[in-house]
Amino acid sequence: MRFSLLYAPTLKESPAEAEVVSHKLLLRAGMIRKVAAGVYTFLPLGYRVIKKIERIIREEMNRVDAQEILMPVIQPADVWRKTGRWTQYGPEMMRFKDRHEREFALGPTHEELVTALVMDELKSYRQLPLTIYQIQVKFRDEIRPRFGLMRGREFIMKDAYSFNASIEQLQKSYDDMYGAYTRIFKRCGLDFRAIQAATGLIGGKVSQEFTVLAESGESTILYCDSCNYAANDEVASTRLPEPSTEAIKSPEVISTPGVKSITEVSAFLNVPGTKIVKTLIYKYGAREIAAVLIRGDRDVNEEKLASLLGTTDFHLLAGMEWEDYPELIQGYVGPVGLTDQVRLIADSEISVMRNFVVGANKSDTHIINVNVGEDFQVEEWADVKLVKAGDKCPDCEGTLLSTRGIEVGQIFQLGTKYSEALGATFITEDGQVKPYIMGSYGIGVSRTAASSIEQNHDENGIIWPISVAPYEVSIIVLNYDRKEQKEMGDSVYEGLEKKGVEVILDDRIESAGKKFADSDLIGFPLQVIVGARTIKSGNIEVKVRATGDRREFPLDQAVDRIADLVIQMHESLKPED
RNA sequence: CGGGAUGUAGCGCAGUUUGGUUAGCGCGCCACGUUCGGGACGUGGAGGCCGGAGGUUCAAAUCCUCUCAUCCCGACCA
Repeated sequence: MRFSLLYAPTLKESPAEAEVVSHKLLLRAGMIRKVAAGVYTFLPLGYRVIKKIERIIREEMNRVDAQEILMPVIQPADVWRKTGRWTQYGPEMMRFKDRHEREFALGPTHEELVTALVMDELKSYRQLPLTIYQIQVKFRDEIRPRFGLMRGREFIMKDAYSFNASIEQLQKSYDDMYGAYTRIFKRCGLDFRAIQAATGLIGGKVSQEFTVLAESGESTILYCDSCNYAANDEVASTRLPEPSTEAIKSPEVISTPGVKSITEVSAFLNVPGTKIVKTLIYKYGAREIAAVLIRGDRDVNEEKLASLLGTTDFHLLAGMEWEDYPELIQGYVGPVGLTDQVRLIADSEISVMRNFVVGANKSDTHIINVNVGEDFQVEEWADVKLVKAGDKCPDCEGTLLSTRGIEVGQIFQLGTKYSEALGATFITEDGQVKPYIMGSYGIGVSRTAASSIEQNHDENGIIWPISVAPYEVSIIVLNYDRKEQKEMGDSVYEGLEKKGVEVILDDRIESAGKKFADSDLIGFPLQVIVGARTIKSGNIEVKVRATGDRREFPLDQAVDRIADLVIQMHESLKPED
């Protein structure tokens, strides 16, 4: 491709709307343009990157015998009603009616549709397992799209679904996907980790996220400093401290006028937060109330609480709502003598504490030296705490550290949630009728492109790994209007094209600086420079974008050497088998 | 949806507080000339319903009302 013909409007300054580096650089490098909030057009260079990523995904999916299909963007309400998600999904699902007043949605995901698709044909265990996938546009009407491609409303996603006859078979499909994902992200040149993840609305039990490590990421990841434990903070757990060996003391009621918050209690009674138990009142479902006990210095992890309560419809009791529960005294609620109208949930960590402070369910009063089993009973223990850096690793003696990450893929063992809801069954070897056991596996394709930039850039622009770069080589002819340079540039260009190298020939009549700057900005992995100096020396200069290394090749070998370099760079991204 | 902010040329911005000729600047764009290995220089040009609608006024980018859009922080999420 000749740069003079390429539609790649580069920008010297980044548009004010862009905040994160990937968004800025995608705009500046002429790869995307915004159409509406969270909705973008991919320009030729940007779309080539997307296609590169898609191709890697296809190759790895096909490698584990997943089969590609293409489902529609729009989906009828019907199939969503059967699984209950038509009401569950909320306003994030963009809904509309056709001219006959039939209800549809833009597909935010395709579990329902794909299950409905196969249930008519997959009738026997002999036909299982089956894994199918598609690369399709998804639409989620995000409350707040942001960060360019990182959180768009319309985005490109690869989604795969496995249909299995047994847990063992599901595990195999899941493991295959795990392997494929590992290869995919390795091939894309990303620094990533597979971590334990929350399952959220999709359902299911076992799930892992593939997360690209980057400071601009939206998830917080906790990982162990000595073993390979790594988890999203939504699900991260921690090893409980050793049980306290203090002798049990008798509880004592203490007047604490105006002292409500943990900070105040801690200062007033001169005890650390770790010796206080706070009682948080949550309202959930229609009108049910839960009291959550947690160590004073901790925060509740609302993801964990959601799966415990079985709903995301809950919130801390707030403002006027307190008036509906006169027996609960705001700021002084505690487990001792708590009304049994309230569901009491205790974080597991409370079980190792002794002689702690709690609210007394009476204004301006706390109780000290309280103990579980002595002064109140707990029937429901759970892990509802937000784990943070410095906590102990749940798997070993190590300590957890935290970092930020961008979730680019997630794999789930769904189980039978969708197959049961839709009545999607098969006949087992011994004649029983059973719902498929399913897995679901997603990759955010456009987000993967953005996260690659988050991880690979410098002050001059993007540094694409060669596997996803829009072109592998750019040839910068400094003075294309001079015959010798034009001829030399053309011949290298043609030579490389003949060898199958993806190459851009910068034949524009522009200043040298502009051409270098554009090439750096767009992030072509290799720059071949043809100028007066080249003509004089008979050597062609090649710059490696990532490292800035410059090499010189004699003119007659240039094409071969450059092509070799390209191959070499690809090799370095190959996963080991 | 709550909080904050912004809409002026393709991009980045000034002008709005205190209403007053033809609405400016930088980059980019076009023409010519000079330059020619890291976003060159000179000269000349083109390009604006000042987000939209309504109002106040002799007069509105500037004041008022409504509206639309975009961005940031939060609740939601690949």
